[in-house]
Amino acid sequence: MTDHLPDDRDAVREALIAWYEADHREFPWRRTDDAYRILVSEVMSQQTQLSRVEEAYADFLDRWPAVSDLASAERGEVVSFWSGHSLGYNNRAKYLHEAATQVVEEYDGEFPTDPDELQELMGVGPYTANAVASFAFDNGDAVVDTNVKRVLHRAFGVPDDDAAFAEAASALMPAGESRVWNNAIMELGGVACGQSPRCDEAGCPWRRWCRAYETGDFTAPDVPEQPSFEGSRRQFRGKVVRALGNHDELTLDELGPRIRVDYSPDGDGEGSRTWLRGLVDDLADDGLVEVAADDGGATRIRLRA
DNA sequence: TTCCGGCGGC
DNA sequence: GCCGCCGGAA
Repeated sequence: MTDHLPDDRDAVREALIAWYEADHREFPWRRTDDAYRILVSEVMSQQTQLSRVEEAYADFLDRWPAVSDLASAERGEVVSFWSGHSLGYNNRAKYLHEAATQVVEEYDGEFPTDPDELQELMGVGPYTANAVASFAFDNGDAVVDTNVKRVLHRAFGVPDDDAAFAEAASALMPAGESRVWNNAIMELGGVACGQSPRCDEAGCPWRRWCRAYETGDFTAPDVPEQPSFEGSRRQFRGKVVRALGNHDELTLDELGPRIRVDYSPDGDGEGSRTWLRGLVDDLADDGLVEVAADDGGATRIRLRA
């Protein structure tokens, strides 16, 4: 059932890891292998944008630097810290405190290293257990979250099915390298292959294998079929210019999917070829782009020199 | 009785 | 993403 993956899996693996190691966002929790710290970051990340998490994470660890500190805190203190930092869902603070107590009382202060045991901790389900095992102990399996699903679906056509995603993700991960691998593939989903893809801008390492990059079909499980009022015309004009900056020349139908994920040549409404043509014509009138040859969908557009 | 999948609340 | 609850299956 791993027939979606390319033949040369090692090349795919190496390309991603090299891309990640060359450059990636530096989060404080990526610079530690302390299971307690990893757990705190994971619990916080499940509900808040990463930018807000950074501050709360630092303050939290400042106040309770080790799992034993958290375990001996009053539950009320932890909960009020949580709301004080607008982290929402106060139950999570309760669970985190309870998990710390479990580690101290049932595991003698040492986090278990296996995902199955980690799952015994309050508030820790399959996802979080695997994340902690990976990032703290390099002892996990492939993470499957919405980022990973989106990437696998687009790049290799893995069907929108939980079992298929789990199997493909696991088959692709280099054995015993869950720490770097999970960081890398989630970085890919966050930086290059988000809901609106940035393949060229982010230098996606998988372009040569990527089915979506080839076909222009960037649909994904978490991408709404018809995005609500997402972009202004002005925003789309910017995207056209940026896309043309990365390719000498594009046809309307090659350009479309790079501008908006719901592009479809048909019809004449928002996101249609007609709509895109109007956008391009305006840019041409402004002297920003030029129409190299006019041939319907194969109309070729380039940046004006 | 226990286990599992689905669903809603947090 | 996790928990808790529910109904149906074993």
